[in-house]
Amino acid sequence: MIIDRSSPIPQYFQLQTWLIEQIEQGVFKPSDKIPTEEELAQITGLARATIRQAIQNLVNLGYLSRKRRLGTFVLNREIETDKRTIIGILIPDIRRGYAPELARGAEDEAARSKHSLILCNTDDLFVKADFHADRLIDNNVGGVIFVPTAASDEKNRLIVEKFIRKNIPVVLADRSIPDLNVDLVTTDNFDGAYEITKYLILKGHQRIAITLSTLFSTERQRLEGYKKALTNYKIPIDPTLILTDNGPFNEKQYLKFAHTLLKQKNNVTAVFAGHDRIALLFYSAANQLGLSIPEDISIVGYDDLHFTTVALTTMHQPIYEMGQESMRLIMSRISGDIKESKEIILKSYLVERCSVLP
Amino acid sequence: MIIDRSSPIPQYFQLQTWLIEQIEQGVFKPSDKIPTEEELAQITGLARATIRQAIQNLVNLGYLSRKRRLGTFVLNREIETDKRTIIGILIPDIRRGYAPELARGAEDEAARSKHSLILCNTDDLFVKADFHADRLIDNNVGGVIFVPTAASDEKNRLIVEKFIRKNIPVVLADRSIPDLNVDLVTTDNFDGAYEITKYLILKGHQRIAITLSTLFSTERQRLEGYKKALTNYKIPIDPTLILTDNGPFNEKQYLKFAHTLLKQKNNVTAVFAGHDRIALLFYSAANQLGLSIPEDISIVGYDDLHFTTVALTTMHQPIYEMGQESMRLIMSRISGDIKESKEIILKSYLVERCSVLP
DNA sequence: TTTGTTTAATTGTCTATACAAATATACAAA
DNA sequence: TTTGTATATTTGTATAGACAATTAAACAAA
Repeated sequence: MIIDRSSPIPQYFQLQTWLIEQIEQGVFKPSDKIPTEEELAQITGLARATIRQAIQNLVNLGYLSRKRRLGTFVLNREIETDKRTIIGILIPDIRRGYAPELARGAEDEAARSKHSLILCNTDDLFVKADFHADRLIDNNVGGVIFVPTAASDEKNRLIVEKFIRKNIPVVLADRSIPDLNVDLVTTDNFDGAYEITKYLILKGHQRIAITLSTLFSTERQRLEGYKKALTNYKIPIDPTLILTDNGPFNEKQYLKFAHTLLKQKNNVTAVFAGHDRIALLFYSAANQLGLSIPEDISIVGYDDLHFTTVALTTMHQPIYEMGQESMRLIMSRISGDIKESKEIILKSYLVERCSVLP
Repeated sequence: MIIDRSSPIPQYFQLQTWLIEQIEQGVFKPSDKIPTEEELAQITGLARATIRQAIQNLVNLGYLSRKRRLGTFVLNREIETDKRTIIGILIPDIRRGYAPELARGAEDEAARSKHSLILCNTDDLFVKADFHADRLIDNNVGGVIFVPTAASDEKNRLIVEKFIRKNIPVVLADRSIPDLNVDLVTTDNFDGAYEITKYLILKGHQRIAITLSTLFSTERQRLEGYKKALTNYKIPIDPTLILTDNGPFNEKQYLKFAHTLLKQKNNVTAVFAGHDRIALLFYSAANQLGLSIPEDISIVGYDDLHFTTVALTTMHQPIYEMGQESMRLIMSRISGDIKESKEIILKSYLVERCSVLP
């Protein structure tokens, strides 16, 4: 029985629902002709006008198309997926650190296939990321590249889930979020940190300080790499040489660390700065204290932001490529080419300049 | 007579057209109640079912809304303009110079009113700008912020006209294009250059070199400001102290200029670098030649990109604000608040650091 | 004062019927 | 072969009338 006449649901609506069901279950396939109004009137026992009302609604909704003399036909329902050519990118701040490089890599790759990139600055704050997430969803983006914020893992997970609920694929860039089955593009921070620490050790340094934030997965991995290298080379890990902050990057905090380290020295001959922007602060601090790098102290960074005024030895991260790979991944996910979640780990390499003395 | 019964145009359609006319001419205003179906049947002489057909179509088209017992009401027809919330920004390279700051200002301002920003890198090339322009038009952007490329004025004009033809408002940021009646947000480069040159003169410098590109309107204006200051202070303009390039920014070229200037000195005591990135190259060059700034030579820049490693005296350009103002301007143009084209000239100010000695 | 009931106005749903318009198809005429 | 004509089929437009559902507003009861 197609129509329940005792139901309070309008009969034209019941018919409409039934027709949609038939279409979605493939009983009526795209370009099939459905029964004529007269036939449907016979089948359902409704008046032709009622049949027409149901059918007209489905025409308005894009399910059907009618042709005089010929009948009513099922349309291809693939109008939904047409304009999803916009990708969102959620980065901390387009002015700072590696964000410009990452954005450029992503944008170049997007442009190659005529996709567009919407820029969102989170300032590493959950609230801003959340705000932008809603905006991107409103804009009907096809996918999102997300650099997790400095908020808790739970909160970052919330952001990701917001997209996933709307069927918008997400790729995490640089930083990971535990227990989340989602694509990730990053570099091998453990390995990179191991290598650069090893480099300092082989240059003869024994008292190597490190300063970074424990807030981000990337920097935590670097700390582990540092420890592993020391252990492997049988150098005791001295907790007083590990200066960690547990907040987002804060110039004042690290400048203080730098001053502390450079003043009381404590036999430290080299510093592993958690990333280049920290390293740069060591140059400022050294400058203020009348010390010079590398003569008075050696320093290495991480990232390889191209500073033209200082010759920092650092671990080059392929940030541009990270942007590219993230975009490629998001696009193959949009096109449905891949199903399982994927991790792309890019290789970093050491760039030897003039901030380390034996 | 509302309905012409002899016309081949369906009567429900005639009624529909008439109703739309009444609404658009303001006879029925938003939230007004239109006559009831029964009344319309009386007025037009049509059957109620025919009236209903016309009205139902207008409901589907978003002109009307119906409430049982209450009647049928005119809706606000502002649904068309709601989706044009995406703005494009065409900048040279998000990784370089003031681009990140400009993009951030624009993005923050866009986010305030829930607009989104699509990022496009032109690398100062016409072809890339043109490619992105087509893409932005495809994406149905509501407006565009455009930093003209290093191509000819004609070519930049072509880009702008491409948007204008599609009724997409354009705001030029930073650089202007002659003979084009379009919004512009920039800073007073002539005035800024005059001020910073005056500053050098008042510090006692007489032999002041300048090096910049003549390709961009901004830098040309700076050159004029420089000349004007010299003239006003009765210092002869020495063409050998004016090193200009007529191409886009090219590190090698300017590094060569820097070397030339620093080596043969020629009594030059101060250099006005066309912008901060050029100034930075002077630091590199000085470093390589074993000279120090400001002891051996004074230098000033233009832009105030915040370099943490050098203490450059420079002219601060309100780039962030330029991004903000550009976005505000584009939004008021989208909403149709303003008609005539508008120029917003922001003020720069001198930031005195330690790169100039008396 | 609050809550429930009635009433009247208006849109919502539905039936039955008729003729108009478009057009694929077959067939006839030039 | 081409062109015109008739025919059948199906959707498109239109009418008249009936009853259902919703709800603002007035009124009644607790």
